[in-house]
Amino acid sequence: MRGRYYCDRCAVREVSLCSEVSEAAAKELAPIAHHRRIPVGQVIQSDHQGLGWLAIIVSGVVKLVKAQKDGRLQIVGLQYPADFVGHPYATKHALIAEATTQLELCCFSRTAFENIMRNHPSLEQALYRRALNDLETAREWMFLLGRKTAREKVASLLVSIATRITRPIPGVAGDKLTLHFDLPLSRNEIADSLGLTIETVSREFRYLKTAGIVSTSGRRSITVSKPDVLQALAEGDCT
Amino acid sequence: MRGRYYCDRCAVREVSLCSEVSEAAAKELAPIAHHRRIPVGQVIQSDHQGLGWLAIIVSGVVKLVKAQKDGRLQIVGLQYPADFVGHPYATKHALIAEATTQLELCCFSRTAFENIMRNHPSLEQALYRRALNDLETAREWMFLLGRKTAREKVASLLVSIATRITRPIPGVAGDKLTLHFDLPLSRNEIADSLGLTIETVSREFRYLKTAGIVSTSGRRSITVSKPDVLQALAEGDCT
DNA sequence: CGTCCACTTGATGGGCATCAACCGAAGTGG
DNA sequence: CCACTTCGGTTGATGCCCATCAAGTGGACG
Repeated sequence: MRGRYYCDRCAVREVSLCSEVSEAAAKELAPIAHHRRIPVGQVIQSDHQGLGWLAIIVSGVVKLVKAQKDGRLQIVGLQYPADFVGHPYATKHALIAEATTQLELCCFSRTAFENIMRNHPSLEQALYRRALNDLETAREWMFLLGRKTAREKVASLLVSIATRITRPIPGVAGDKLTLHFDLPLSRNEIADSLGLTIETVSREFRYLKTAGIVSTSGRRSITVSKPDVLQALAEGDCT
Repeated sequence: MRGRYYCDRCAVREVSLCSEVSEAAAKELAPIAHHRRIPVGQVIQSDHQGLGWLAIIVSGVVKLVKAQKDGRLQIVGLQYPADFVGHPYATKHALIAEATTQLELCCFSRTAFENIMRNHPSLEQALYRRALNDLETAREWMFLLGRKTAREKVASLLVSIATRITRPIPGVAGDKLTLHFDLPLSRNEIADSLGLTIETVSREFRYLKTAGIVSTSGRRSITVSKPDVLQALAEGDCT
């Protein structure tokens, strides 16, 4: 489950935090990094759990969930490979972080990490920029939740996921023509991301399929055959 | 409209950024601060406008609006006195920032401010913490937009505003018993904050009034006579 | 082959949007 | 000084989108 992390084999080295900090900071981070594998569905941070460490996602997807006592849920963030999980300085988590897929994490002890931060402003700055990005993403999502229809919501989520994790279909020229990827979320998680019910999500998937915009196979695999139309739907061009 | 800013008369000195940075940093910030008055409704940042400076709000309220070409709006943030407006390092604004009330700002030239940041990690850290707070607030709001009913939304907004700008009613003992304040938002702005229409907002106000939870006078002035009930409504205790 | 579970599909209803009329306060101009 | 306009807000009537409730489907797995 745990072990030393070998940066030279790191899959996200060029896009993660590590590529944004000074060489000196990176050299200090490397020896305190630990590799960790997490199974689907495991909660990695909640309330007062998981406060002892911070992590960079190497592979997999993490959902950040806000819950109310009465059982209502809202997913308020999705973190993808190269994203950072956990906040330095935080003394408690207001959110639940849970693995929606199998995960590989590059973990740091919080105290060791914060010590390095103190000596390396470039690390703090990189985290600050990431926080601003997360804020921008959150506000984009607020617009979606407050002002978009169910159809636009589902289309938007698919576009958003696709831009983060799509791999071009082998043998097909041009990345824009057809996209294929595995959904990192269940229908329930999609509903909780969009402020909808699973039934509505299901119906919108049906619409997208009958309209020939996407096709699915199995529960997770999805192919977007008309990315431009999907994009237009996401922005409300009601054609 | 503009002039030197005198920190020793500053109304938010003890709660703003300035109180969170090193003394050395504060001493460098003071001479570059400029005072500025902004009338209601003025846009202070949008797209490529207002990129030249950053500000601390001394008095008044700023709304951050996300807009789509088709005219749909969503308010994605409210900034109150002592809050910071603008992001260092940003090269463009994804949002429109607009004065919902008359404003007093303490403004800094972006370049001068960023220079000071480079030499004072405490300043960068203070901004980072504020960004994390904003992120937390945004995610709280995402739950509201995605999962709360109109009634809960309106109650939540009133609670949120009250906790930021309420002044205890003179002559009444205990702050919890009755709260009084002026709404910094029009009905339209309230609707745009909550992902509702003005009509629905108006109806929910009516409900709150007939239930004896709040009373209003004029368009902006509001008195919360049962803060505990309002709080319960905000969290969905459907009594 | 039976059970389970995630998902789908259908029927119905409610919450909120939409459309429309009205109201009152604050100008505006003759 | 008073009709007229304007504008933000309220109130009412109607309808639609999406939630809710309920039943069905199909793949995975023992």
